[in-house]
Amino acid sequence: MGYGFCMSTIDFAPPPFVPQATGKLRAILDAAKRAVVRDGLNAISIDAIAADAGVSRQTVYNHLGDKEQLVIAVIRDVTARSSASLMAAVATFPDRPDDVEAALTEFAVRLLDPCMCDIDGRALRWLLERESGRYPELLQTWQAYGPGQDWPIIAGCFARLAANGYLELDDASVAARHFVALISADLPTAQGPCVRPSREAVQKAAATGVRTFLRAFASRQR
Amino acid sequence: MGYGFCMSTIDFAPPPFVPQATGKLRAILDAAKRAVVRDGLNAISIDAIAADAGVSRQTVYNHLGDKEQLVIAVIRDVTARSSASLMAAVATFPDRPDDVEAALTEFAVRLLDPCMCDIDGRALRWLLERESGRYPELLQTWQAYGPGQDWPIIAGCFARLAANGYLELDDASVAARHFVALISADLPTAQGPCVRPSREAVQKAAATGVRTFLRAFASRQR
DNA sequence: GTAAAATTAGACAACAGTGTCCAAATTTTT
DNA sequence: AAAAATTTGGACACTGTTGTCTAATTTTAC
Repeated sequence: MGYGFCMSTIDFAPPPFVPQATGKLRAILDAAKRAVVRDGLNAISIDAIAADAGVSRQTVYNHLGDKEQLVIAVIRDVTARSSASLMAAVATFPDRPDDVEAALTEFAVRLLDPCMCDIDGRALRWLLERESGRYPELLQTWQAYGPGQDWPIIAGCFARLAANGYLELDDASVAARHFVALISADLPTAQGPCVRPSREAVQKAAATGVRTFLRAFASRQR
Repeated sequence: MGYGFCMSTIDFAPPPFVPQATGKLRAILDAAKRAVVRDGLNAISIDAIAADAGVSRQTVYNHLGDKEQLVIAVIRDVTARSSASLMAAVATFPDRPDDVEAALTEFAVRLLDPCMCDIDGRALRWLLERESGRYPELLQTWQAYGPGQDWPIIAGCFARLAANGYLELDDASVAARHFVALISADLPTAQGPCVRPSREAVQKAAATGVRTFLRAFASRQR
């Protein structure tokens, strides 16, 4: 089956090449992130980012040097932070829950709310969908260090739950993708990635998605 | 239940306010569409669009008058064409199939391949996700004439299939959303919206998604 | 074939953004 | 308190884009 990995082998250390930015640099990266999510990689303006960050334009050039390097820094920052929050959520995957539906719903909320809905997750998804063709750096970073690595891990979680008798799965990686697709299906996306869904909306989407997921994959012997 | 509509009542006429563009205008709109999908609404250049359309810049201004109006024209065009192709696919929803799984898989392919994957569908999804906040015209047009209207229709299709005894549904609109989410889940999106998935990939994604869908919703008495 | 309409190429001013330089001001460190 | 590092604001040349205008050319309609 290929999913027989152990949770404790996961390396939770953040990717080494992304120093935790603080101070002005942090403000610049956050502002740049907002700008990218709002306007796209091609339409961002250094002036606007500097103004949004409450910093002079020269400071941006001092820290990042170049628009290209600014973009790369944003990509790395978003990837690292998003991966870290995803790892944190995955670490809470239920092992032997009393109530599978409740446990999976809570896990879905933990996955959706801080990971898919926060600024980093939205920015990353946006970037991957839109810019992976133009910035090879992006896809490379994602595959090497980011949540791209985490998908097999999520699949492993479901395989474990199946091995414990809670689920009946043919293919754990399909189940993992369908799980995420189902809990995301009911999130209101029409408002655009700039608007964070409410907690209630997330809760409802998770519950509805998990119910369908379990209709498909719950073990019948329980 | 509220889904008791009849197929023959659907108005297949295209929205009245979008004349079928031909000739140079068609070329301009197509080029603009490609540019928007590739670069975003903020980053498009009239010069580049004109060059891509094989047309002089002045002709763009003659036809559309303004960048703002160009964007609005693209939105209307994309919405109308996407809605038309979605309607055409929905009209082929299976009624009393011998093999539900095969019939739904074929329908899923018809839904995915021309509707979600063609340039209009991708452009529309892209626009909705990204620009609905800034261009109220977009959300308005979508809700009034576009595929936004079609969701209840798809839900009605599933309700009918359930009424015919093929499915067991609590909520047909949830089932419709989950159906689309599942058949879309396995499409390779990491390549970005500029790359159209291969026919085989679409076929595989549809089959996998439908299998899970039927695990959840297939009637057990058949 | 001729008149009308559409299209083209090119020039043009106005504007916005980039990236650099520098001197003054501010903050941090010693 | 002095020294060092960082930040600021403004000026600058440069580039690319917009939208307008013109005269010449091509296409279409009669």
